Amino acid sequence: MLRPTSFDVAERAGVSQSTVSRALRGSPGVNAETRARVSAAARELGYVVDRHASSLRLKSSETLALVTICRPGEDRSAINPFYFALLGSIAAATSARGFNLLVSFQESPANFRADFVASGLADAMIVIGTTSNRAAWDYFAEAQASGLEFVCWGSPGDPFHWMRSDNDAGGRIAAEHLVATGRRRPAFVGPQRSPQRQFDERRDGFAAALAAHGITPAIVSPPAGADRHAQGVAAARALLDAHPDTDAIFAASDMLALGVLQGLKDAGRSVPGDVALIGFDGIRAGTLADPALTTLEPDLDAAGEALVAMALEDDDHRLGGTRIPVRLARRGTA
Amino acid sequence: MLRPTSFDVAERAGVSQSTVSRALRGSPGVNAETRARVSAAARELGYVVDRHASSLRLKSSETLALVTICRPGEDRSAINPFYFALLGSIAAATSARGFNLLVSFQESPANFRADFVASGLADAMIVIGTTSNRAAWDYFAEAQASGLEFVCWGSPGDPFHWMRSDNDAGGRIAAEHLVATGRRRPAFVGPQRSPQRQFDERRDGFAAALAAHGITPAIVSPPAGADRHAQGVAAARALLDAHPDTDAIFAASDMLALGVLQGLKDAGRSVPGDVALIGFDGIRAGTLADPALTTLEPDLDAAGEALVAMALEDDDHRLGGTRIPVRLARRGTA
DNA sequence: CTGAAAGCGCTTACAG
DNA sequence: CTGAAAGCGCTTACAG
Repeated sequence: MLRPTSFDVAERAGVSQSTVSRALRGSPGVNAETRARVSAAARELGYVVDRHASSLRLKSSETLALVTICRPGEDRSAINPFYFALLGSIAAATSARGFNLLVSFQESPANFRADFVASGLADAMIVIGTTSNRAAWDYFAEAQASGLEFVCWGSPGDPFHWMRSDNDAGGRIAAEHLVATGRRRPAFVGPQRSPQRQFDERRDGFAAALAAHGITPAIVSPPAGADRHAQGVAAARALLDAHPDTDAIFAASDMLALGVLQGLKDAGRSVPGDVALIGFDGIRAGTLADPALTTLEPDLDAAGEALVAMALEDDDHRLGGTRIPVRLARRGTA
Repeated sequence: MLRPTSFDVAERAGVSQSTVSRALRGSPGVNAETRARVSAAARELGYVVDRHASSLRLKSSETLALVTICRPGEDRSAINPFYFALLGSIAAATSARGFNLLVSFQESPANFRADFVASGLADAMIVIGTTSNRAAWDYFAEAQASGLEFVCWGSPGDPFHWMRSDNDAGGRIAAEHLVATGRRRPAFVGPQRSPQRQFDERRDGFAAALAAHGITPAIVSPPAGADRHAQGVAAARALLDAHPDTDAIFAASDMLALGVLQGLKDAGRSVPGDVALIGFDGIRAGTLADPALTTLEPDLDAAGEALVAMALEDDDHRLGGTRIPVRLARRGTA
């Protein structure tokens, strides 16, 4: 027998197929002795409920779909590690609910897909990943306009239901920490007016807190570059050219910050001696840098949990706009 | 109408439901004009084939399950980035076949699961992740013994169908490079007789190539530690105590190597000036280290493709034991 | 507490 | 080339 069915279990246990189904689902009103006999028969046969039949009947697949948008042409191993970490925390929150997780990396029209819920494969969908892939987000905007629901991380655009870090608070914390440690000529490095509004939020929180101290930060938008790290290297150079006396940098993300760190070293500046540096995201690679990167770390467990809760249990998206708390992970660079 | 079915499409197109199914599946022998009418009706209704009904009927789900074993109690963001990168390449190979990917991170008996194929959810299963979680691998060994098939990365134990890097060649390449660049007192840092035989293979290739030059490397097994990085820091210390004149280190993995790099710096050794260092895996964080880590880099695309091919298309596992080629990524440390 | 039966939405052999 | 019908393996309302 290739794959036993509930009829096979029924025969072995000497009951009807409907009783097998009830017993195995834990339905109330099944005699304890009967239930035990059915369980034993199922175990002996190596029977596992067919999820397709079950899902078809129940009209629910207990599965969450997670789409990660990649940069076009990007090597999969070059995906920003923040998204891998977020994927991990989403997986944990999904598994805690007994749900399965369907994962899809998408980068070009050839593999854009938003029909996981429409096909019944998943009960809800989450979209994360780079906002730099305009074609992908246009595709998902259109999908949403045509009635396909999903929830996303960050703020890739206006029509979406999103959730993101408390970026404003993060910017303020960075500012206060730098001022408290004696820095007076701080700069912000990050994309300006990016569709990913997170970056502007971080800058604005930073600038607002500095303003209370009578300080105006230099603002540097990273030049175009292959990835955030390369952009950071170039941004450090540009910043030091324009403001050689900079004594502190708040970078809009860790990958950017790690590039800035490299650029500072290349320029002969010591960190944190000459220049203090703070990133944002809390990626693992930051702890391996030399010195280890001081950063604003969102509570990733909370992020995964909140995203999954919003996707799966929050039909009217009341959780929309929830701010995930961030904390200063003080390490070597500031 | 909540979710349209093929009957709704049939009504709109003025054909029978069976014709809708044939037209949409691209079955031969459907009138071109009919097919076009059906497609139009489906589009207008936003109809998408129900995958559960389809899979139930076809007895195939076009889905691959990927299990990643984690260290017990490990934060998801602390998972060795090599496995995230491998996950990415497996996702690419899966998606290239038009298959879905079901992802499951497992760490403790509470969430061990190997029944993805048995429940019909997936057509095949791949297992990757740390070999340090003995309970998990015992669980999967038992699953395999009871008839659940899967394919894994590395060599977590004997009963498994596996695929791994050409570790022996990698060890030899490391040795030849170090000798060619003038190093004469090399050491190997890595777990000895680990269930993950990869490590011993790397060491043996390394030692064999050195032997041809009349050199015997020092061998250091990293002390127990929270993770590979911490183990690397401690191993560097232990190695320098026992062999202060060491001028080159080949570490069994990049995370270990990054710890060793930290340990060397802590001890005041310059890299690569005093000590050259080579890792294994090609993780992204290595490129961010200072100096950037020289490493043996497996061809990840080939690894993902071969694993997926073996899981999905190689029923008798003739691909078992395939060696994924590695190349020396020469960066700053050697 | 248990069984017979309907039905979830498809695919395809069979008939025409 | 197209339609009517069986059947994939479940879950549960209905009857007893």
